[in-house]
Amino acid sequence: MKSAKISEAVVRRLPIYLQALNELHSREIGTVSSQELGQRLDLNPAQIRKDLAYFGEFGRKGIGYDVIYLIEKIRQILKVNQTINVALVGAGNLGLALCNYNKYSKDNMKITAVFDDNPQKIGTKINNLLVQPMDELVETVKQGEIRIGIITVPAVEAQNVANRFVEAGIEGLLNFAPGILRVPEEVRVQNADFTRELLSLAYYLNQDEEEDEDGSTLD
Amino acid sequence: MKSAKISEAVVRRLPIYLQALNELHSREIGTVSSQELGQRLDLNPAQIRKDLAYFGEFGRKGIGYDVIYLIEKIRQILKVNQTINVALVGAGNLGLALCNYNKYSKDNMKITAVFDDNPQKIGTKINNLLVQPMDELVETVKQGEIRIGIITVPAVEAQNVANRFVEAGIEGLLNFAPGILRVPEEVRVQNADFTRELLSLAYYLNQDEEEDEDGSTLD
DNA sequence: TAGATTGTTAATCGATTAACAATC
DNA sequence: TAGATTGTTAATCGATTAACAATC
Repeated sequence: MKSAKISEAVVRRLPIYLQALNELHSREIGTVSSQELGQRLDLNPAQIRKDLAYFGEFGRKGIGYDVIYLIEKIRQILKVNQTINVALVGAGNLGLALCNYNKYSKDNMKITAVFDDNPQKIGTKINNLLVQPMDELVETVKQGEIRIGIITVPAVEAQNVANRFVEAGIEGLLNFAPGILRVPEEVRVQNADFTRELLSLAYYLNQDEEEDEDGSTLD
Repeated sequence: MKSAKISEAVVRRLPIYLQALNELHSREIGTVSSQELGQRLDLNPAQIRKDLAYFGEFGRKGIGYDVIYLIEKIRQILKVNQTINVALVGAGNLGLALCNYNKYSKDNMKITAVFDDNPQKIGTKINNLLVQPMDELVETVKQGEIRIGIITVPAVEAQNVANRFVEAGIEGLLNFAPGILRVPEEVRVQNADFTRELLSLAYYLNQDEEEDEDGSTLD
């Protein structure tokens, strides 16, 4: 079992379910139906049930899903029930923000190493983590069982950093720099380039008052 | 024309095309075919042609697309050929990072106002921008013709900030806080919650060496 | 028992890709 | 003219949604 390939769309929804469930849990709600969850997330209940069913039977007919149990199951599926070590390259403002966030995170992904190529930054501390020079990346990643790399350097340096990570045997990369990263296909790259988000957001802005001969534009 | 509803998938790809074209332009490449572009972006050439064809006929048969012309056209489609004013709430590290990025951005989205509720931060300057108190948000957004809001506050405050923006008549929101934002449907919300990205990245990690009775796991 | 809700199959819908006439 | 490549239609593929038997 678990053999069928799970689509990316499904995987992208799992963290959303997890967030919603965590919130329900914090409000001491013990059980939730796919309908309630769907309402809250603007998703079709059938879709939620189907997504979950790819991984097992987690609900009870006539009742719904036990919140705590489902949280645990999704955490297993996403592999965040175990500790996952993460390295960050680029100790700028963005890097700092991520490190800080990390401190409060309730899941088990931990930034355990930070790198930068700026001599001014090397040796300084961010949340008890020493900023290390790039030279030490490969060694540290291997030794520290670091499986995910976060790239928060300027666009021109991103590919170089990615190459180092690949050399170190990284399994996944979260890339905040604009542009395409070229990596071997066994390395998963997730893009978090907010300029893209901002540009597509602009598309949905109301059309500016251009000379619009007749008023009947949209449906 | 331009009446057919464009799918979100298409809109999400336009910024990617734009990035690639900008890079081609910086390398002084004047013409590109859908095939070349597709290779570079790991996309099907037919898809690229079809995406562009929703908006007009931008290419030349037998030749390809003029890079400069296509950049201009996509910028028009995304409405980033005009200046778009943006407000940011949350002058933390993440907010700082975005303001800094803004400085170097080549497209016409400009952060023109920054807000925070921390008295320590109010009145300080970020890149020549005064950090304003939240009280002034509605007024400033209206007066300053600000159309997009960026939210970089902790999760618990995000909805409140969103409400203020809606009150001020914002058209789009880029939300970096985890969780779902409730807004009227005419306001577009784009999520940039990196915790989601990180969680889905974890899904694609190699399965840990769990007791795996028989070796034959994946196909 | 009656009502609720799951897991799952079948139907629908939409997005991607292939194919090709038009044409540079 | 021959080769390349667009714009677009038709075919394919995959994802979402509806429907319902099973069952709590």
